[in-house]
Amino acid sequence: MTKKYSINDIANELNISKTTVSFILNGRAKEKRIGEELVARVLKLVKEVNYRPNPMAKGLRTGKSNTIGLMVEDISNPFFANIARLIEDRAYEKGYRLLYCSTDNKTDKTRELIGMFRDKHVDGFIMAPPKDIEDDVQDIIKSGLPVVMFDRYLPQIDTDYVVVNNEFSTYNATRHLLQQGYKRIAFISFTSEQTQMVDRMNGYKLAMKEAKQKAFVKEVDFNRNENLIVEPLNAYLKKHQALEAIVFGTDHIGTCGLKVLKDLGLSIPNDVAVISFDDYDVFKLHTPPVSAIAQPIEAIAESVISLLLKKLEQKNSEQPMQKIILSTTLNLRESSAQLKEA
Amino acid sequence: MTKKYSINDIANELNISKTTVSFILNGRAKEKRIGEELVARVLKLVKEVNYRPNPMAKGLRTGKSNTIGLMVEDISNPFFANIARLIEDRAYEKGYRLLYCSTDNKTDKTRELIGMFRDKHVDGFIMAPPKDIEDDVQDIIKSGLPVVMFDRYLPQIDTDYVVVNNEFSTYNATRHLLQQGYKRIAFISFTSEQTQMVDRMNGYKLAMKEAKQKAFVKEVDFNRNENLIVEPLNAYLKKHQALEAIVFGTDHIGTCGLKVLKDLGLSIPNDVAVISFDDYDVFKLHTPPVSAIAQPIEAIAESVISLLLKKLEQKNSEQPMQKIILSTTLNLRESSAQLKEA
DNA sequence: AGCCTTTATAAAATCGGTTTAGTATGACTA
DNA sequence: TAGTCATACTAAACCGATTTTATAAAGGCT
Repeated sequence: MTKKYSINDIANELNISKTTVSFILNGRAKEKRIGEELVARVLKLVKEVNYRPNPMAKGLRTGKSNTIGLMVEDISNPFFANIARLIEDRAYEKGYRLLYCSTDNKTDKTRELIGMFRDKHVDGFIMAPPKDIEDDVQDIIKSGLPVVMFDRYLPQIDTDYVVVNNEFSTYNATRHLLQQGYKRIAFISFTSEQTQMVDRMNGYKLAMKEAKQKAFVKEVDFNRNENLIVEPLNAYLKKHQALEAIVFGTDHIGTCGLKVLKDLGLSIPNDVAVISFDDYDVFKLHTPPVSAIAQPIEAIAESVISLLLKKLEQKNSEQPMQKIILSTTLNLRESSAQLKEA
Repeated sequence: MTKKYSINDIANELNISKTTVSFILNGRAKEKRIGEELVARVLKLVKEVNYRPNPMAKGLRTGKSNTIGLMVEDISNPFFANIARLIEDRAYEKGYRLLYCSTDNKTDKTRELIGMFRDKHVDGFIMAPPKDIEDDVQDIIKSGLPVVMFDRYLPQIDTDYVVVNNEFSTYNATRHLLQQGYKRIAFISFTSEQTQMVDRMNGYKLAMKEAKQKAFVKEVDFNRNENLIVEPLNAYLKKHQALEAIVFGTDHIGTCGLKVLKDLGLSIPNDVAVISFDDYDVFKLHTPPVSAIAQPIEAIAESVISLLLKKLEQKNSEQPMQKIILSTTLNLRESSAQLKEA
């Protein structure tokens, strides 16, 4: 472990100017008409001593950090964790590092985090934005930094985003339940004004309206403490014993819901049928297996990072914003099987 | 959104030197005997224009980045995602950002990532190290950067780490199964030479040896493609139909195992009892609920970040390395209920 | 009065790069 | 033969902070 080489060390060792070294290392040798022989000598030494430019010095001069800020709602949520992982892989390939953080969907926290990321001079943002953050995002965009949103978007902001067809997804799931013979169907979700949540609720309502059925909507406030989710759910389900089916708005509330159903001794789908948004192991392995609306996680991550990289790589050329809407898959399992006539 | 202020702007606006501003902002006003009135004026302007020092310039000069490198095996794994989240919260509180990455347990990839982190001048490392990375870690430590490991450690390296009592945990779980009347108990895990995995296997073997029972060990190579885990498991279980119980070495192999058992139509615990390492929703919600060895995730994260922050904050004073071993909890559920005599 | 301190602040060097503006040399042109 | 141009580099400025070194002014002492 010899001490670190700087560009000056390289230049001195070869008795040339650091300017030349810099040009060579930045692929501007041709443009600057630097002799091939010299280029070779520099490259050789650089490799030999494993010289790596100091990113801070570079960043200070160029204003670029080769870092992407990834703001998710909660990195411990499997949906976000999986997306983060896929984005990470692609970003690393392209030489970008990820600075990440969990916003908890809190506007103030997000605002502060945006400030920190800007301080750190991230080159671009990927975010699942909380509400009321429009102005801050607008500022970022105005200052020339690309922003790609996912999972949800801000209708008042014109930017790139990648979401799924939430409304159709719950519409479709609800219709499926209706076709299976269920009538008293509830939609249970977290309280939220965000696009993805509003859309999911609307899809449900649309299907119920079409079928001329009364809508049963229950919204629960999100909380890190699971008990504060389970309890109101429990109370609600006890009070509405006549419910025949439930559509859950997210994997998390779905998981909590399953716990409650288990506690209440309700059998699925005989007592109550279930479909949840998001699909993962808990639902597949559940007895009976739970029908779920699967988001195309790989495609979402791929689209998000592609959009951002495109913006980063051709910063000058005015590229139009893109809004990408991907389709979900309704994975039907036993939990939404045909209603047995009483 | 006015343009960014630099320390020079502040200095010029007040007609003072930027040196003075720097001293004031770094709390060295007293030491440098700077007048209280001037301090107040500087602070006022700083607050007014919301001046924030450029971390790159600061980092370039000081060599510190206020960034912690977090290297986990796979951020999409719930165990690591949860720990990452808890660490993140505490690090942010203290003004540190997190640069993170997934190593996939690959030595080469990890080596490269360490290089990237060092380039970025992270102030410290938190890692779940893969095998054969001893030399690289030793280099980090020699260069004066603190390293805290968790989940596993490298016996040849003297550093801080936080792990759980793996050996006792599986020993205890296996003994429980033995006490419940099971005899032909298998230990199924991922192929690994890492301490945590070796210890888990040893705990199982110890219990079986004590009970004078033959050990059944099956190791599967890890793969991101789940099918490549499920298939060999399936084959193994078909071949060893006489098994009465299984201890799974990790949540992931446990989850895959449950899928296989389901596919094979084996009922739990009648056909085969199950206990898995790690505890999370899949196991709690499973029918029947699956017994699991729960790791104290909060305590692990808390210990890890505390150790690191302590090292970061008192870098000069030689602090001894600390090895922290936390206890797991064996959550007994139906899946390991008393063996019914045939 | 002259010299030494102390006080309060500022100038300049530095970190390690990138970028702008030159410069020395030889070939070619008028 | 002097001027222009291309070639192959380099010196110096710059990014925005921290840190070392310097200095003007005031006070104390003999």
